[in-house]
Amino acid sequence: MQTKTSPSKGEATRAAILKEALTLSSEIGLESLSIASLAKRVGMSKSGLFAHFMSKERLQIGVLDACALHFRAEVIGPAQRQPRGLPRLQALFDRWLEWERDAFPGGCPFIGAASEYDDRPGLVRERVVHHQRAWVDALTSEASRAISEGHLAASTDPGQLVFDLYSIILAYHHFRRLLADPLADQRSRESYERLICQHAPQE
Amino acid sequence: MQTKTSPSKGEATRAAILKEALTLSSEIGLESLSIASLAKRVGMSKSGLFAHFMSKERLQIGVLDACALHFRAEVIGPAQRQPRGLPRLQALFDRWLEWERDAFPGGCPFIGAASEYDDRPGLVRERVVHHQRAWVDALTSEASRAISEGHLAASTDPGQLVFDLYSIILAYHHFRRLLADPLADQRSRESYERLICQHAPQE
DNA sequence: CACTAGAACGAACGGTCGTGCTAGTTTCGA
DNA sequence: TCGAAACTAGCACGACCGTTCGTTCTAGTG
Repeated sequence: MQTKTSPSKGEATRAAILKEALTLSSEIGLESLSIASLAKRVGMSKSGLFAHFMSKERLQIGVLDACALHFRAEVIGPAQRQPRGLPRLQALFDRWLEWERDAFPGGCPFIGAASEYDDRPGLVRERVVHHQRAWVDALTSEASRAISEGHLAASTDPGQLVFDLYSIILAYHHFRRLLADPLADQRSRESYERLICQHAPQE
Repeated sequence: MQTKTSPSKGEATRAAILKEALTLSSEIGLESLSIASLAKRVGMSKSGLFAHFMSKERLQIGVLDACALHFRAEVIGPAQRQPRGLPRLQALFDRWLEWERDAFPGGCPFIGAASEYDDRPGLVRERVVHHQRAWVDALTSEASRAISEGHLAASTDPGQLVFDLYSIILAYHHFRRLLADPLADQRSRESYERLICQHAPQE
């Protein structure tokens, strides 16, 4: 007998494939991810691996979805334990920065995919956009909550705040991964601190 | 007769190739840039084009150098006409943002290359890093000048300021190109305004 | 025991990649 | 104007790509 909690062998290997694919694509990008090299890493044949996805495009989409799932578990989930408003927003940002630093050897696959697919129409791009929008929306609604709770100034534009938060993460990625700047971490946190201070409610 | 101002035919076609390569690589990335497709766009044969560079790696480096040259002409050069310090720093940022928006159909190739090569060792990566560092250094020295001139508060950390400026550009790229956010432009400018205000010298 | 379905395999397809080699044409200084 | 150098095309190569196909192995069912 097989239940949803004890997945079939097929689902198990599919999960193993995706795990390796996440690592690999974080380093070389979703587009450069080749089925042959991935199969070698997983220790199975090209065709055996291929049968789990039926097309490269669907493999790429599978990677994105797995990444989003992982992101929810590592970033969004833990932050839910904080009270709504600024504390939760702060937890989301902290976890996000940690995620960017530790989750994958090549940095978050979504950031790579974002610039890889910003001019490449297709299902993969649409999936990237979908997940990114969901994340932006989640941040925005939490920022709005922080404002309505009075944790942040009423004059704060939540969309603008999310733009600024996002920009810190992107710069962190850029300075740390490309330029190997050892100060990237503290620079990001300082930017964050000043950003929040700036929107503190006037007493 | 041929002088440096009237380049030989070879240099002319090389320039034409690089121009097309810049456009193409801004859309699909430096790594996906293929010699065959580029040759077709330029209207010459694969091998004829290949002879100008002798390797794909050198073609990619040529593209990066051409891009940097163009950047200097479009961004750095015009800003030199502003007085040193904050006015010039402001001009650099303005031009930079315009560059990011208008210079290429797929956005600045350097931003794409940055995430494409952050985990791909080799000469191309080194060249990307070299140009990026030069640009960061240029911004930093201008920020320092703005501080020593008294245009910005003495407490300002120029490295931190450049980190923050860079983050705005990256977020602009992300929100505009991937998410097609029509507000990206004004969001960027607002972030910039607030950043500078924050570092205004106390009178 | 025979039968079935899922999973993985190896070989091969057509195509594209970057890269050499060779032969022909064009360019340009002497 | 002539000859050398620079330039370009054509062709072929080995490697790798995503994909398809038929086969084999395994586990579970009646």
